[in-house]
Amino acid sequence: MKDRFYVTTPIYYVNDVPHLGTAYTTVAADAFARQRALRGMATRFLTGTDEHGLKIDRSAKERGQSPQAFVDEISGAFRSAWPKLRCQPSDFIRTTEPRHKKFVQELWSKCAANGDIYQGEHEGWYCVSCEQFYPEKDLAEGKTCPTHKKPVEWMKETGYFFRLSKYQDRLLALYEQRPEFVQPEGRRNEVVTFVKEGLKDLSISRTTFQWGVPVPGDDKHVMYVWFDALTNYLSAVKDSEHAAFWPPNLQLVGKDIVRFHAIYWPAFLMSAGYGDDLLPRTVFAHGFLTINGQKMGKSLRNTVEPVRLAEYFGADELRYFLLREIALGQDGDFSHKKLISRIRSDLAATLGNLLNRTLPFVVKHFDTTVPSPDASFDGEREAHLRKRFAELVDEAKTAWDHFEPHRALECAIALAIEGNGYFDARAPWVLAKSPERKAELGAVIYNVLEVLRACTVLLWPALPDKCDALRAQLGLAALLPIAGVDKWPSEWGGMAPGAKLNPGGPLFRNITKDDEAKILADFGVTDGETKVTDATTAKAAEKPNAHANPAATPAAAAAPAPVSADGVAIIGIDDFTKVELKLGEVKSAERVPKSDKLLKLQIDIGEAAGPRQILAGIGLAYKPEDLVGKKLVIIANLAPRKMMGHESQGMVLACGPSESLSIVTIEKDIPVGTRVK
RNA sequence: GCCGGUGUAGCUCAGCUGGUUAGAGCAGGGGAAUCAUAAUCCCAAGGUCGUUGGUUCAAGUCCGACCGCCGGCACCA
Repeated sequence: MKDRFYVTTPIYYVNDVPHLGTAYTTVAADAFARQRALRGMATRFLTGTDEHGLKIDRSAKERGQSPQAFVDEISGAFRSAWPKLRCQPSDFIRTTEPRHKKFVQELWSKCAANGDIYQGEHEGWYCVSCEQFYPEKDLAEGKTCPTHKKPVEWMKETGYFFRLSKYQDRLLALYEQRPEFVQPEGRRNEVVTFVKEGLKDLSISRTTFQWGVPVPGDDKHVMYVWFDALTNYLSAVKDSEHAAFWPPNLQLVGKDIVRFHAIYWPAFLMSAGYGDDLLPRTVFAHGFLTINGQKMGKSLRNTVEPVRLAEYFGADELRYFLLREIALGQDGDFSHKKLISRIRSDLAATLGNLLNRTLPFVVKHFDTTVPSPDASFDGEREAHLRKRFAELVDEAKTAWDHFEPHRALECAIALAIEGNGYFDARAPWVLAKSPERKAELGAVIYNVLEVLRACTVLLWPALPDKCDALRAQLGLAALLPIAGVDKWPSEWGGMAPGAKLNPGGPLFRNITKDDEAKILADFGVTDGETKVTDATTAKAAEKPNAHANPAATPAAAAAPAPVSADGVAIIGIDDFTKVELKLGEVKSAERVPKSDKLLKLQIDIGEAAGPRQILAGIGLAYKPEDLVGKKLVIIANLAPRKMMGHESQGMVLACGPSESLSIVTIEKDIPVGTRVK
């Protein structure tokens, strides 16, 4: 197992084209695959597309296409995008492929055979037009569908449920025994907390649409997205000649979908009979990207369309930036300025220049061949260089092992900086003036070439083409990982004296200040800020991973247990009179800190004890100062309740969507404290 | 409100199990060099290590409280 490495990205939901967020995940996965391959591991890198669900079905219809034609097109856009970023997945799986569907059904049957799938009733608010259930909080004004504005109905539907609750203890044991299972640590803690709070069974089928994998033996139902989608990691290898790659060593996911990968996914596998040693090794959650400091809304995404960036700046340059600038697992910011700065200082000035200043000596004094090393010229400088070489090569390796590409790449550039320092200290241009010192010159140049050689390996996971181009100039073959052969530089002295070099042009474009201004203008960036006309709409958090089906947000996917909820029951007058509604007047109002909606109101309802403190979630529609003096209707006999640390002694009546709701008031002047009935 | 994280030079961040003058990169300042895409190298400067108590011979590093920011959960009756 140690010699194999299987890395996955989420499969991307085809309701959107590839953007920088998906590119980030894919590039990172590709870099890990390349790095492990260089170390001699047999590697497998899987990505693909998630193609089922109501939303796809509907999008296809809107475009007058069959769902299959629609997903073929978008999936193709993903498949063709990755090579443009020099990503080389070893497989690309689509959930609409027979190999996948067959496998999901098998997995389902195994879970069912183990008694973990049962039929139950799923009920909730249902929009006939959408053919979809909505959680209560997503409903628009007056219990209507958020898209159609038509009244929703309380519906019951028979569906299948997965006995997630059964796996709570086993999951907790897994997190306990294998702390590396969810990373970074912060995410792990969140997962553990979530599971400890109790797991509800999961609704895993739908009859409201057909575009999905049919439930075995009951094809009125299709599987709900997460059961279908998560299984891709398994179906891509299990029944193939690559079965030995199971389980995945690294599953890269965005932080928004950790829960599905760290809780539901292992539970499905456990249910299907997979032992702990056959569960994924590590689910690693990376952070989100902002664009020039702003959340990645759709309009912002367009300005950083990854293929365009790659074509403009170079795929390798973009990859390097994403991996070097941002700590995997932390949120990061993409900005054109920072990208340019990285290219300029790390790549062109440090690495490119080291090559560029070395080659003329090789050409002029050594007939464009590698000069001979000569230990007799070794001094303090050389000792230092060797020491740093060994340290940095080792640190870089460790960093990759710890899922820290940014540190690994920092080490690689640090080695190039050491090379430049050594170059200056030994001043080959001075040595070159004395013909009798030619052997010493050769020894110095050899050492520099050796540093460059090591750099091409250390940087290859991020910069495959550039490193191969650099190697070509050094007269070295392009790197070709071979299983069982560790090519990570461990030994000093890989350059062969006498070998021919092939000096070429500069590897990296030098971006001057003038160029920079022009580039920023091309991309519509001013003062480091992308122009956004609709910055407020961009506020809606966009997720870098398209995997999360909007219809499968945590609230929806963690469906209510199949027990009855409150429907719209008929009540008698006596039930109504239990509710004491009173007219009140707002005496003062203030926002509750850290809450968007909650206002703390002091409301006079004619009680001798003075005004009541009541909290109301109306802060989006009303400013506190506008409420003072207003009369409104409250429920006076509601049990007091604490919200966000403040006690509420009643409830304010209001209706409408939260941004524009209206409080319930009266139209004649009636004294406060009067009962409303 | 509960839980977790975090707050270190202008910016982005390192600082492991507490121990000499708190580090790096970038930006800015000075200098050297001139092999190289005006790229490189060196030097100096720059920090009350969020605030405040405490433990200790010794704390950025441990403990308490508070403040700020971020995240998860809950809540929005």
